[in-house]
Amino acid sequence: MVEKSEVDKLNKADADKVVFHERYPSRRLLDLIANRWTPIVLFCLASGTHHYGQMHRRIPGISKKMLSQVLRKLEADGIIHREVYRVVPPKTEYELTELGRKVYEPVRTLCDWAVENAEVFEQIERNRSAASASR
Amino acid sequence: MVEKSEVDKLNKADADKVVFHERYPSRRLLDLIANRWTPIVLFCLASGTHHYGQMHRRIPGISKKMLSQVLRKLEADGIIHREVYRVVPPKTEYELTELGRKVYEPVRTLCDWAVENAEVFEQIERNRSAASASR
DNA sequence: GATAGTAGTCACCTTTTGGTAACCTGAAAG
DNA sequence: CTTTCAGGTTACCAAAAGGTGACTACTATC
Repeated sequence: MVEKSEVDKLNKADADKVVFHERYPSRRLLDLIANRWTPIVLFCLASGTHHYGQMHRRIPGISKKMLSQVLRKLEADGIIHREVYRVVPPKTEYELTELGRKVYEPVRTLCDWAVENAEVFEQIERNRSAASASR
Repeated sequence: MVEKSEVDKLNKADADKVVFHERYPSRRLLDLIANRWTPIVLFCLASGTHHYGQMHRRIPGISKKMLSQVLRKLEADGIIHREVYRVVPPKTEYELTELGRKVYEPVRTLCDWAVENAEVFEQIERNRSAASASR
């Protein structure tokens, strides 16, 4: 039996609030991490400090623009720290702050669940094909 | 001390794969649930079978179009079951399938984490204001 | 004959997100 | 004098996501 979650303990109206409303925690977390590159960047930095170019090479398919954009946003949120060394050629280091390591927790949990339950996605893919075939 | 996660146990190259690559579990999970309405719809149905109109009233701000769209997609994925009663006025019931209840797990986990760590978002908000003020 | 109720669809529009390619800095190496 | 390096920025574009309002069908009730 699965243990009762915090959210399930709430009454219906309160549960709706924390999940449905823009300003409540669940939506905020999703607004934060639910996009193409943020979880990947967090994951990358969770394994240690990186330079810009290192990340750009490690993350396949990311454009320089998106990498900058995501890094700047995370910096403004206080999730990563950016250290610029004024040398030539320039050097910049990025690392997770303490807050960043905190935010990384649910990302890692999500990844773990996905890896452990990979068969779920196989099933979904089969269902999807079956549905589109019978349309 | 936080226990070591499945993902962290992998070597760097394998870890990169499961997170960075389109076809690997973590990205698939995000592609599935990381959008404006899917987690909310799952959460709503997790509390029991609903009619279309019930959901439309319970979820503030959702348009009929988006509700239909999300429901149809989840149905095609085999995450929810749609039962139409050909009566007048029409009646349609939606409920999570077993696969759906499985997929709801990480959503609930995410919500739980967010509720338990609400102060993280307060901190982020403060950082963000401070950053935009000093620009 | 008008109105209400449920469960939608359709055409159209706006916003958000993401991608491409060119350009910049400044010193050093060929 | 041109190229190289790191670490970006900028202008421009395309696609996806999401929202709006009108409209449908069918029956029952006012």
